[in-house]
Amino acid sequence: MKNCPVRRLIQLKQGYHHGDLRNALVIEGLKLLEQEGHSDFSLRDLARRVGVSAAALYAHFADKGALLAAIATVGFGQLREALEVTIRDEGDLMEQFLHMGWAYVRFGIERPALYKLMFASEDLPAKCDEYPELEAAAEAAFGTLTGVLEHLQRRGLVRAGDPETDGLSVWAHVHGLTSLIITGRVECACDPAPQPAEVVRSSLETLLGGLRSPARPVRVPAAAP
Amino acid sequence: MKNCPVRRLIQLKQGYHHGDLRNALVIEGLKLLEQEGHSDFSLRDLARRVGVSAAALYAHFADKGALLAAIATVGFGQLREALEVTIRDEGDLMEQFLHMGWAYVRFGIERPALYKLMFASEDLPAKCDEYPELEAAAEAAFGTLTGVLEHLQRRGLVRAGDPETDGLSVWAHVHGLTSLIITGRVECACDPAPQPAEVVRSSLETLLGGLRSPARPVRVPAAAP
DNA sequence: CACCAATCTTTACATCGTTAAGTTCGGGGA
DNA sequence: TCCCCGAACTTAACGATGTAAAGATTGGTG
Repeated sequence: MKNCPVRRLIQLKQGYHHGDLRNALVIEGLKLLEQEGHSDFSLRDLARRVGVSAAALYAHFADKGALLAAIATVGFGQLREALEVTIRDEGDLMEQFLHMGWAYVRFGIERPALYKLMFASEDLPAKCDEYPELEAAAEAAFGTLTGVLEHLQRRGLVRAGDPETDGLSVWAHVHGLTSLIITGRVECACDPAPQPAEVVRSSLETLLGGLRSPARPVRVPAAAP
Repeated sequence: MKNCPVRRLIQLKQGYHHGDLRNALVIEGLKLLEQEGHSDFSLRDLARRVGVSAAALYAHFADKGALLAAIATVGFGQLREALEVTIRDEGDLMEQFLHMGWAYVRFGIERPALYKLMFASEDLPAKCDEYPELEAAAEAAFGTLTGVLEHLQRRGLVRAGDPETDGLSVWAHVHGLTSLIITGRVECACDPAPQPAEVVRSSLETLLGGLRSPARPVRVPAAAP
């Protein structure tokens, strides 16, 4: 009778065992992150909200980093969903591409603390190896982006190139726009006016122009000392 | 005889007054940041290195955020220098553009903790207003990027468009590449092999292709609810 | 020469992440 | 059915952190 869904829904505090603490921590952590921001996110505060002692997390997560990694993992999942929603079977494919790009940026604008966390791994070698689920979720979101790109390639709407390489260009571009906007380097993000949509669309159309033109041979610049 | 450069060079501890604590904190802070990373950067450790009590900083900085903002400000200055170094009077202009882009990404690869700090402002409205020097330094670095772009425009090597708009595309692109690489989302950054140079060059050439093609009219997608 | 304001120190406080040891519970084996 | 073992949780404590308050020390100005 463990992990009973009924008990999980009712969520009545029955003294000791919570029943589904791990999920509760992640879900409440998402809320707390959006409210308090990345730097003011504390385990004790989170535990207080869930109604549990601060040390209880350590039965489910190795440390704070593991909790944040789990939160970032569902963040990437939600990002992937936000991108997939824009996929249609009808209509202008190029327009769909622009809409997906705008959906990506909007995800960051609407949930800046979560987005920053997702791209704020402190020491990359540790995170890459320690949290394979994070890596998988991130690659899945990336795959949605490249998937649409491959679709455009098959229809001949953009040049035929390596989907990984050109997909990286797309990802870097939308991620760069998002990051600049939510860190305040682009002023148009201060209010939710349609201005950022214009900026993003214009920038993505520029990138699309490059994806239309044929690829040129790549020469490596001399390695720096 | 205050702020005497000789005393500043000799740096002998004369009991109480340090002489040039503010600069010493920023300079040593840059080193500490690269060694320890962003999350392990502590004021007490920094004060220990400079040979001063932990509370001494508060005579020069309002809080930790102000210190980090000062560090990020010189970081943007050094980034601008790294970009300007690539400017030449002779040679292929497009090639120079690619070299500057690679210099940008290399800056982030070589000093990831500093670069992350520069683009990690926690709450944008506060930072934008509180630290005008930071804003100015960031815009100066951005201006170097757009300056080269304007040069390309005057020579007719790219389309004639709004330098601010197209400059943002360039900045977003190189920043996105840098960010993805140093957060471990692009695997090629694990070792300092010439691979990232190839990736970056290829991606920037794609963007250049878009900057060559004529701009299309911008239509704003319907605002989401 | 005396004083003032800036600079720096000591001390203290609340909070944080994390560990250690003890408590409570659920469920599988007898 | 009961018992008991391991997982899930608690309380208590530790060291470290950012920061405020109060006092000591200085260099330059009157």
